[in-house]
Amino acid sequence: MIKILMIEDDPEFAELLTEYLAQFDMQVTNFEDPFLGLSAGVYNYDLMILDLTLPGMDGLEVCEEAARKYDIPIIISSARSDINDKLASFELGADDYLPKPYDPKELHARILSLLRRRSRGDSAPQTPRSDFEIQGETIYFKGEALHLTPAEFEILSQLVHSQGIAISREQLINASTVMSDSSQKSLDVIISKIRAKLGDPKRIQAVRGIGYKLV
Amino acid sequence: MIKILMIEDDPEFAELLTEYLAQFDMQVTNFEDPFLGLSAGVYNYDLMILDLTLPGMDGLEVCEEAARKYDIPIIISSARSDINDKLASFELGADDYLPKPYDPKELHARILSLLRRRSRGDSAPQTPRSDFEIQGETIYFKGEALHLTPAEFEILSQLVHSQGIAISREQLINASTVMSDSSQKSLDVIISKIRAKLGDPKRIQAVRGIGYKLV
DNA sequence: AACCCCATGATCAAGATCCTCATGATCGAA
DNA sequence: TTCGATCATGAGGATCTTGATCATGGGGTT
Repeated sequence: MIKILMIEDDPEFAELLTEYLAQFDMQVTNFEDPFLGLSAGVYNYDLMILDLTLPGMDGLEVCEEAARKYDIPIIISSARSDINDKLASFELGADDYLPKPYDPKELHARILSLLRRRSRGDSAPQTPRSDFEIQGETIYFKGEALHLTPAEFEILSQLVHSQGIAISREQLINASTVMSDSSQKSLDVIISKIRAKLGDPKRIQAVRGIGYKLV
Repeated sequence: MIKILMIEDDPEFAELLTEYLAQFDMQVTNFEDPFLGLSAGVYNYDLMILDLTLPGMDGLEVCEEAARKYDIPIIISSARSDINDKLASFELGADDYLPKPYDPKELHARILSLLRRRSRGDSAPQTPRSDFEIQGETIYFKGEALHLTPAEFEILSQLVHSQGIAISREQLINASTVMSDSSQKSLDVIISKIRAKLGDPKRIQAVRGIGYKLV
């Protein structure tokens, strides 16, 4: 669940976005009053969506304060598309600027992009218990270290990180620094070797026409 | 000095941006051909500006590969303002999307915003662009001088100068004044020695059938 | 449903490439 | 000359690539 702090004085527009984003497991809390918004515990939110045209306080001041005190990612959502507003916003710490009107889909995409960039490598997203563990250069399976070649390590790493979902052959090979990009055949062999070392061939499943999946 | 890798097939537009950004201490290197751009050592750049309408290759593919393999911040700069292009770009790893035409000032502001965000929240310890430095006859690695033999120096020099790009065994040997042109075998040993002195064998990667690459 | 056919995946073996150690050859300096 | 540093060469082992061969799964036809 991603928690979003929105400061937007148009209730209808706020409601529209709230409902749209809700379907992506994003919970939006809107404040029409910027003062209330800033005193609502910014720490508790993952991201801020900020309108610039606000009653009582300039949105840019809100932006500056939120950026400085809380270092929260900020997306400006404004009817003003003037270049100076944009420049000032970025100057004061905004991460993105979306001139109204815009497609909610684009807002969603930009939110994901921003959070992805920010949380790269953050505490591992709640991994349900796995019998795989990666520590530095070695992978442990059921508590025992596996003796893997470089190529095997790179492939299995990716599978472990995306456990349960299929990864394309292309991606598996491209992300490898050891294997040559051209040969699709080698991957079959590497997979075969890993399966043998795991002792349980069924843990790595082929997904026909796509790639492989670790279960 | 911020180094920017640009892939843009309109030379005039590229030139315009290059000159504009130069005044902010940003050095832009443009490639009209996406293949050349991707093989030009993406490691060496801080950020990528990518046009979507390219000859020979879809810009989205470039985006995907660059994001996945190099994790470099990417700003899409495209004449296409279709929402689907935007969504696909963000999906594939882009960090921002700027529809042409736009004010270079806005591009500059967005670049700063992106780099600022990346240099803080991103867990990736902001790695200096290169931890190698060549001064006269000695090479420094992570600030410390390496004690290299003449042959080792010549080989490592070439690799440092083309960091991120593979260099053929042939070229490595031919450019050496110390090693005899006949023996391909010595190179293996020299490389082995350098790796040992670096302390991190993975910095010099063998590119099968080609040569070696420093990362 | 039963059947065939073809694309895809699995496995094996051979060849090529690469890594490292050990040893011999070469060159310059003390 | 003698010694030390460096480069060359070879061997052995590990790893990646490739082709051959067999197994599997899905689609289309009857």
